[in-house]
Amino acid sequence: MVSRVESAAATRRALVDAAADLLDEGGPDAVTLRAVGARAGVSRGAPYGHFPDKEHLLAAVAAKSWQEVGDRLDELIADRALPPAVRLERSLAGLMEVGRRRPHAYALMFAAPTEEHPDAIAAVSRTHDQFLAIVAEVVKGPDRAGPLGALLMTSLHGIVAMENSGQLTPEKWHVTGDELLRMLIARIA
Amino acid sequence: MVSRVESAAATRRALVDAAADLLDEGGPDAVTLRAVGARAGVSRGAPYGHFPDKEHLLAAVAAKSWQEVGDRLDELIADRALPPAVRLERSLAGLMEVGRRRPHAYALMFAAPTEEHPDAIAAVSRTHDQFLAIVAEVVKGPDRAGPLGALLMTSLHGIVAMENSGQLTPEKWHVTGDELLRMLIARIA
DNA sequence: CTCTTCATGTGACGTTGTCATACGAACCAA
DNA sequence: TTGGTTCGTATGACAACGTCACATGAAGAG
Repeated sequence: MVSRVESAAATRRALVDAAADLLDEGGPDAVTLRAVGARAGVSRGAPYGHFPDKEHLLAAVAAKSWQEVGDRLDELIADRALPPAVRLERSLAGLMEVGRRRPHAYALMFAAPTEEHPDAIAAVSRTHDQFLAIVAEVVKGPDRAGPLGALLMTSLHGIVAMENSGQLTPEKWHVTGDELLRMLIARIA
Repeated sequence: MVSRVESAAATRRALVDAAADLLDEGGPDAVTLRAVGARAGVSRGAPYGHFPDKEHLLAAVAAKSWQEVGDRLDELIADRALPPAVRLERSLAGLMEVGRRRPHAYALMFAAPTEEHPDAIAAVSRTHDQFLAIVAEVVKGPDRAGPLGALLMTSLHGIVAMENSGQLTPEKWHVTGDELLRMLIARIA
């Protein structure tokens, strides 16, 4: 019924899911290898059969999170009835929504892939390429898509990051993150 | 010569400096209470005479880093011969320079002040007020300074953050962080 | 000079990441 | 079926860490 490799793959998936859930629920400090193993139904040492160390497990969580974003972007791209400007707006809003719903996972996604984490790097690169394609449809010049896309992506990330860190308060700046996103699109795109 | 309170204040300063140095040199993992105490010339338990826990020590490091940025902004503001636009440009470039020269400290400055860290919150608030004052001199409408300043600050932070995380590569986006900063000023301010 | 205060030093405890080792079930060859 | 191999998993152990309880010793007050 379940072969050995299937069981191992399922365990690996369960470990990544458990780590992601613990991260969402309790923040980075809650992601303990012992807790991850317990939630995945295995022991504390089991992760070492799938990941060299904790950092690689977290990289797998980041890769999974990026893949989910990429899948949503794929849906946006596949919907040919959508005007390019709407696609761009929804792609930005979608990423912002992830930053608000899963702030810890979002921070992990934008953290530095310090060592060699091919899966995470590939997932990030794919999503960036998708976003660049969406931007390229709005601004007709392909050579302008790169810089404009970078400005949009970095600015959006700054808005979400400062919002999540509590440094973007409406009392101080007289503006909300949503309004900043609208300003960004109006002035940049 | 050295009273007891002076010695205690010096020790506290030495602890914060040691933590900042260790953070700059070896990243967050290098900031151990034992290592901080050793570099400050005291034992591993000494920090608990000045800070309730490690988080408060790191908050003091963040506060000190923000104060240094604020002092540089004060110099910019005091130089009345500087055109407002140049002041704004230099304030943004100065913060970007900190993000590049001290990436770990920069990340700590923009991390969430999770609990009550009055010193850190005050230092952040002061710097934001200074930046808002600089922006207000460029855009004459005081009610526009808030949103515009927020857009500039968040976007700059996004550029620096993605640059430091290695996700803003010129190969992918066909643009550098410096060019993005110039685009930002040209299109926003 | 005595007593108090308080920063500091030290031992100890629980937790964590990680490694070495042992176990056991799934696979393969006969 | 039978025997041996592979490999994911479980467990014991260790060093390092944050933190606490307690001891120490010198500075300041009377």
